[in-house]
Amino acid sequence: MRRFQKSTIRDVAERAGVSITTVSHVVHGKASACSKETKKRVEEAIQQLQYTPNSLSQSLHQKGTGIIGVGVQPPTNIKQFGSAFAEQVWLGLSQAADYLGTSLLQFPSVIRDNIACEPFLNGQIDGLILSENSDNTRLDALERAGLPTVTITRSRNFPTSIGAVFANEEDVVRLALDHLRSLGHTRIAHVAGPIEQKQRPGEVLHVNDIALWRHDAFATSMREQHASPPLISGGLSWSHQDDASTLLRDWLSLPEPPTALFCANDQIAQEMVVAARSLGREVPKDLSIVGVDNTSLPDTTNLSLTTIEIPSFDIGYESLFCLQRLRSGSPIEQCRVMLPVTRLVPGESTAPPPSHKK
Amino acid sequence: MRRFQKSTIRDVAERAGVSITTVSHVVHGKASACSKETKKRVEEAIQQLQYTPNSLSQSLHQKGTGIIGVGVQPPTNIKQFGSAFAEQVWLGLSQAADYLGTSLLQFPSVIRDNIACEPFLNGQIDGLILSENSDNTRLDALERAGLPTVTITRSRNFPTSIGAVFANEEDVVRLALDHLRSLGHTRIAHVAGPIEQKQRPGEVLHVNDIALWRHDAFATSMREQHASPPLISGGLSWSHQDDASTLLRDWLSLPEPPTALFCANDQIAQEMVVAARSLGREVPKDLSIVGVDNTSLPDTTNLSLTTIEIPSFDIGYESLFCLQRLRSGSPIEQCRVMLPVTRLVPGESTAPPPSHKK
DNA sequence: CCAATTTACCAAAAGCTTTTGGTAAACATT
DNA sequence: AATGTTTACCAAAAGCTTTTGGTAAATTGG
Repeated sequence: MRRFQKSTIRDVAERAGVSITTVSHVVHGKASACSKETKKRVEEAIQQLQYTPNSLSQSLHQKGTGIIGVGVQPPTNIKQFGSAFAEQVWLGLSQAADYLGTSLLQFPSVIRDNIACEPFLNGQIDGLILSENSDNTRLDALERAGLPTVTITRSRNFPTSIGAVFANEEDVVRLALDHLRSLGHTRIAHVAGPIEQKQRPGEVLHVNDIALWRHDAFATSMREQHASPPLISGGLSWSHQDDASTLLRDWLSLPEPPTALFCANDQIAQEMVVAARSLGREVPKDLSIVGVDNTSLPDTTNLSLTTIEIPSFDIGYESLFCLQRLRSGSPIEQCRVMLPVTRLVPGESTAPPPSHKK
Repeated sequence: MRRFQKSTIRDVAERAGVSITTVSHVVHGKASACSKETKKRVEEAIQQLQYTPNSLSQSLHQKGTGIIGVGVQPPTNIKQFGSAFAEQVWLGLSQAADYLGTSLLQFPSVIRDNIACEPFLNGQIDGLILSENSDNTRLDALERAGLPTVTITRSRNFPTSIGAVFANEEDVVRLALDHLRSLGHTRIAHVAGPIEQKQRPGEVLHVNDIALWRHDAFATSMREQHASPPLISGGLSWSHQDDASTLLRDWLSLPEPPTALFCANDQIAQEMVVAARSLGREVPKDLSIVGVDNTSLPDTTNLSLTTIEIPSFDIGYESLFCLQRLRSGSPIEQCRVMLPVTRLVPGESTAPPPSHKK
């Protein structure tokens, strides 16, 4: 198949018998310096040659491509089932992009994972939206590179000129604990995400800001309630099967075992359900379990989870506006958006504690 | 905020005291003509200035950006609930892109809808994947523009040098009819999508190739079975509430009314469920209904639909490989992929016909 | 020691556009 | 008629890179 040779502005100029400048003027409607006569000739030539300006050249000249890079981890490793979080974020982003008339560029993971080290991006994009799993080293590099960046890291710490959109994790904890307490639970444990720098061989484990924030909020809340035992919490890796039942066995053999678990995400929650069953406990009769995310995970437990819904769509949607503000030079505080979390999705995994007499 | 001035290859050259050419050589590892001494100096300068080549310029020169444009209609108008089809396609695309190391560019609808008329795209993208709702005029224009294009129009007719990935609609019809017949149905009606050029004021209605194909396959199958009444079929708009009950009332008042409906998509199917109920019929007791798409639509009917699952993930996945072949000049037949449809998702909307005695 | 080759590097063109700073002619003003 | 102002257009620079076709010096071979 013969590769079609695009016609350039020069071809048009030649055909119309005018200069390149004039063609450019006609194309961009700078009619000021152009007779009707000439204009018509140029337009005809454009028509005949099917000329359209090369946008690469245009962007090169006028700085800015109208494209925003998106480094949100797409759900690539599971076939039919992606992360509902990423999907909702993407939906929000799409909608905002549609509204603002920007294009969205999604990188393959090869590039995404090196995004700071070697920004191919250079010039290609006007800004970047990056998801949670980008560590601060990377963000620092991006800041130095001068690329306006907004993270949706759902976290609190980031370099000074980087924007951020995240959920209020105190809301999350409050919703979960209020729900459990209103059912009558007092001994509530928290299964956290990776909050310690513990590392198994061959596995890199980041301390996760959100995990830490949730953990802290949980600890504070439990202290305020003078709950006894004050708090239990295990720094479980963000998801790792075999830990679950070991941890749970230890907890359940305590003199005053917890009657409810607040888990850092739905996946951990599901694992705990499995673990509880393997230890002969019934959920929710013997043990109530709350997750976070409202990820519609493939259901391995046959039990709908009580969970806290993170406003992932809104995070995606807001982040683009946030980036817009950042690019237009708004003060950085206006580029940090904390979204309230308001929705607890009731499920079948929570009930009053076993000892609770009505 | 001071806009950071990117350093250029010229800056590096100056700093290292060499020519631009040499810097370019070092950057691209053409070590042939370069002493270790110089190389080190250049590398230091690059390091100090945080230089990275401007990819716009690079692409301008070497033709090809490694970016594929995606004109799949994203689910923009419904907040939390997009079209599951588009989402799955997007997932498939993402995964293929990841595998191939290409980036994906998603346009806002302003651009997407004019994509052929005025291809901004010129140079910006190496190829295009376009979803169903692009008419042939547009495809013709793209073909003329020489942009390698693959449609996932799920259809049969397209310009000669355009690739396509689509589902086998005969499979779809066969699955649906086999299911209904095995339940005992013989009088089956088909509620088609827009197969006639009928148009209400203010509404543009395209004749839809898929709708037509399904319709034809249905007609053929019914004729083969010598079904009486031979076939009934209404050219309903691809989704329009008020038509549904009018149509159904007409059909049910026939001397031999249909006992099952095969609907062109899940949305139509849902409307038919509503219509049936409003006419005092129970689904599936009095009337069985089959949809197509396995769209997880917001459930307005409180009834899980029996439906045919279109392999939307695979359509997305395959389309990128298809485009790859198209770009590398493979014969066009190899850029036309028809995917088999194998999965009927059982639901609560089908049952044996009322007259059927066991 | 001279010629031939290799090495190390560079200037300039090519790639396509937009913008700046013009010129030459036509027209208006006094 | 001389000066000023538009009008209609253009050449060249700028934007950043890669590649081509060199040159000058260093090295090798006879």
